[in-house]
Amino acid sequence: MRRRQEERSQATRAALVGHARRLFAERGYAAVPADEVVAAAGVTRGALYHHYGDKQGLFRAVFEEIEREVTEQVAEAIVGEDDLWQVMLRGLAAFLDACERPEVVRIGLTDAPAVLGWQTWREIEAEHGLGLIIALLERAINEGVIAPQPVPVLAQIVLGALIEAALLIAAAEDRQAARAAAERSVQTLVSGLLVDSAARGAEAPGGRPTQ
Amino acid sequence: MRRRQEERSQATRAALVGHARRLFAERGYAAVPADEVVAAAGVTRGALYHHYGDKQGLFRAVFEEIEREVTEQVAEAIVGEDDLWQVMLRGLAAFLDACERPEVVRIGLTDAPAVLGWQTWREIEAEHGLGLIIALLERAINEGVIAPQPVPVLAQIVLGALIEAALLIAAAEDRQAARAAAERSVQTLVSGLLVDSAARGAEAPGGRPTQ
DNA sequence: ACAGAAACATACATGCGGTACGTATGTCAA
DNA sequence: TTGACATACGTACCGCATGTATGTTTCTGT
Repeated sequence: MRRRQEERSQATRAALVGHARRLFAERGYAAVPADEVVAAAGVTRGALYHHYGDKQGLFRAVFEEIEREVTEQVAEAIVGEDDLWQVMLRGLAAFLDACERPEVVRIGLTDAPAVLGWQTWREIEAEHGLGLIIALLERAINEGVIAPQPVPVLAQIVLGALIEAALLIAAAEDRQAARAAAERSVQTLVSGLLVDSAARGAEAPGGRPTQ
Repeated sequence: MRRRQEERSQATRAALVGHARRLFAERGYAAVPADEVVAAAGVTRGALYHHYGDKQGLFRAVFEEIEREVTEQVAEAIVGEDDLWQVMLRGLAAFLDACERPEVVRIGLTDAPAVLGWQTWREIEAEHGLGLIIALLERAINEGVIAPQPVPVLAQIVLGALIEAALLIAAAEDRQAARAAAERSVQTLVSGLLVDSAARGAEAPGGRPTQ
């Protein structure tokens, strides 16, 4: 029974990931020396390279943690809702809520694709946020709400729109206004996918922009 | 009249940007030492830091050159076309064509936001591709083709979708198939913005997906 | 022709990432 | 319990890359 050593490792990893997350979010991956992370975590470089192989490995762990959190936040927001359009509205809002945290924007949206490479980023994303969107779209097609089409492709493109919306909001001077406008724009865009957008608009009063 | 010196500088800058462009495209900004760029360009670090201040400055120059090329390519493809929906279709196709070149994908779409920071990236983008999209959408609103709404926000989100589509194509095994599917998805998404999508679909036979 | 500036080249300082190696502690089997 | 081994680090060092400071040469205006 190896219990104490396991806990020790976990504690070290948690400290490394936690402080790395904060520092990467504040100044970006490239601008934070590994020395600073390990110093903040109260360990040395040895611990980092033992657990994560290299600096990029640590970043990946941080990214995956953030991905899990965001996806869970979105999943919680849509659970129990039957109406697909409402699910989409709530999911969108929850995602933009999650992206209010600067760490999510800087680490998850800005740095991750460049640091890990787009391919790797996409693979990880497919198991979290992208996977959620794919599931949603497939369900929508099955219910006949949107027209049949290659789901993974559409999902990726929609994710791109979502990410850009979140980045736009994060960089805006007036976050409130930007959030309202961006959320509305995404709603407009996605509502165009519905086979009978007008009907949906009636079902969800105020939910779908009609102006 | 300073003519010879001007030409000399221009030649040096062209060599630096040219080789940097190739190397950055092949292995990414972070993985290419400045030494390698200046060696390929047949100069020394002195020339680089004289003209561009730092390595990031050189990258910025490369990025702006690529942006100009892509935007010009798209602009050429849509000039002379009156029908707005056709303009969008052609612009989309031209953009995806431009993104077939790996340098555009790696430098312009993957590295640039992380290297320059999203804010700076966005400012540069606003004077090129994003600016083009904004102009298009404003014209569309003026003509009553799409509903009035905050254009810069919508443009940015659409750009995000376009970029993700291009990245998806670039990373796909079967580029042909991915290109067809992605282009179609973006068409579907954007066509949802039109106030009377059905009418547009009739005007442009085969152009707008109706399945 | 000469003063100054621009366009580089060279040398150096600094800092960061990765690796090799040492060490202490935990783990399991006999 | 004890010896063999694995795990989890700490330490020291190397190579490399960036940026800067300082020369040196080539132009350019007067």
